[in-house]
Amino acid sequence: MALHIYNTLTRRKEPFESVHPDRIGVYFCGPTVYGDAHVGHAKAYITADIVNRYLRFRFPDKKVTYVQNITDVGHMTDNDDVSGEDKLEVQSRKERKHPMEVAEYYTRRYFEDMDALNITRPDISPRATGHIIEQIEIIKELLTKGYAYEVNGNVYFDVAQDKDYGKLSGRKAEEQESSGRVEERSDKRSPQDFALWKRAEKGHLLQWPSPWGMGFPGWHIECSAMSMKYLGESFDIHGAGLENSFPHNECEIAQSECATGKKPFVKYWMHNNMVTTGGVKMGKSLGNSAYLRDLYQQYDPLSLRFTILQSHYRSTTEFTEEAIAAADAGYQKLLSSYHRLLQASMGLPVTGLEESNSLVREFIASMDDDFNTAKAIATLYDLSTETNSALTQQDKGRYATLRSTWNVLAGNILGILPRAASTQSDLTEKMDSAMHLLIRQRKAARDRRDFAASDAIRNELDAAGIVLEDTKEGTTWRLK
RNA sequence: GGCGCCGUAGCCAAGUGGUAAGGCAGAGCUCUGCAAAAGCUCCAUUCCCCGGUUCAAGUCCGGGCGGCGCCUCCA
Repeated sequence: MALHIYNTLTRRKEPFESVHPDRIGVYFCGPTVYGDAHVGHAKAYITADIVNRYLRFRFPDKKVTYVQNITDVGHMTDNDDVSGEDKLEVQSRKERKHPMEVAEYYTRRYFEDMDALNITRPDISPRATGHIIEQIEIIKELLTKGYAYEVNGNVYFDVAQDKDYGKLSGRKAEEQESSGRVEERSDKRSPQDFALWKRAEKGHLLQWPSPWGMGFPGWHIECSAMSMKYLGESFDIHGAGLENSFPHNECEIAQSECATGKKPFVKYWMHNNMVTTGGVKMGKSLGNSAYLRDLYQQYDPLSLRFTILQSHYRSTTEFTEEAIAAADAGYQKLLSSYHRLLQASMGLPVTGLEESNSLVREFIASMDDDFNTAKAIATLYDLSTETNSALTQQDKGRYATLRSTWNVLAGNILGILPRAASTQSDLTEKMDSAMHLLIRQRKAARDRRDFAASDAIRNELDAAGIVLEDTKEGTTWRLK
């Protein structure tokens, strides 16, 4: 069995073979930093995180480089032509800050929000504004090769020159309806052409000198410039939200392949589906989207991560209170099993992953099948059952292996184990001995049948967030 | 209008043509001073509907019905 990835380009699952023998390049379209991250960002970047974590696990000998851009030059609120406003500039006016200040502010908050979800940071987080030169170079190349034309300080990609245009989305330019809006005073030769460089109107805060005058880059060109700069002209995986496949990713392919003459620009295209509520897409423009920061007030971020992983990345995720609560209940059950094991196995040596174990094999087979996290999580419940029964039978010989299974599958690959708990810190050990003092006090009370006293200890600890549980082998404690 | 996706139990959800994973909720039992946890058992003769292909279809094909996404910024 080999890792298979569903490739949007071919609309099939294909076995993964890296472009280069010793390295893998992964790029996901990053956020435009003019507002806080919402649930949709969570699904997209958890998907990216799973891809990266799993590739690193599956191909330990290959260097995986993960690049995710930060879009800090605004795109238009309207269409990409004369009308419309730069989103970052709109926000900067609202907040009375320079656009770069706005970008910086939301970039930091973005990383905080992603950190909470236990998303490993990209190896490189290139800023669009830091790569204006690279973008201009590609545009110059496209002009030289006749794939682009300049009109009044604007440069457009000439879609008619690229026979491959449409290969990702299956769209043919002639069949597109002109979106209902009137193309007012367009300089374009054809409505399908898209902007590579735009002339800046006076007062536009973000603008740079170029061979075509003062201006700023078009929407799509940044991703081509930054991905190829760090991953090469032909790399392995490019991901994005489904809604970006057209026009954004389609245009990326066109401009990249025409500029370099190398095909394919990207070998595997991955697109994650949306988060819905009541069956309808959650989106910024629809006003039904939830900011992660607000959600964190109510839910454990890792529990949200778990909720998202319980559906496949190419399926929609139904995000309602009921769905989150149900997922959370199951998640807490897994965690409790893991925590009990951690306590019982304190001090035992770390062992490797037992790769022959049928459960481990099943987990890997699920992940190999286009990152089927929902199916993989099902095997975690088997692991939980196995762990619980080892614990009840005091089968200590199994503890170390079980613990490393949890750490690798649930921890390293799925990233759903709390960080603090995955290492046996000094603090935990000290707390453990303090807890045993209280547990002994309570046992003494119970032995003399003073239940008022014993219940008081349990209740007060419970109020402090510590749960005591009486089992056959004695009383155990865990954090709520 | 064009491109594409989906419809599986009360809810979330996986499903490679071979006889419906998993979780939540619900019911019962064991253990227990009580509680919690854990364990065991039960919980879709059926996968929106109708045809077809096949020894065999939730899975393939055709036609309906219903929902959704993209074609404007959006993860």
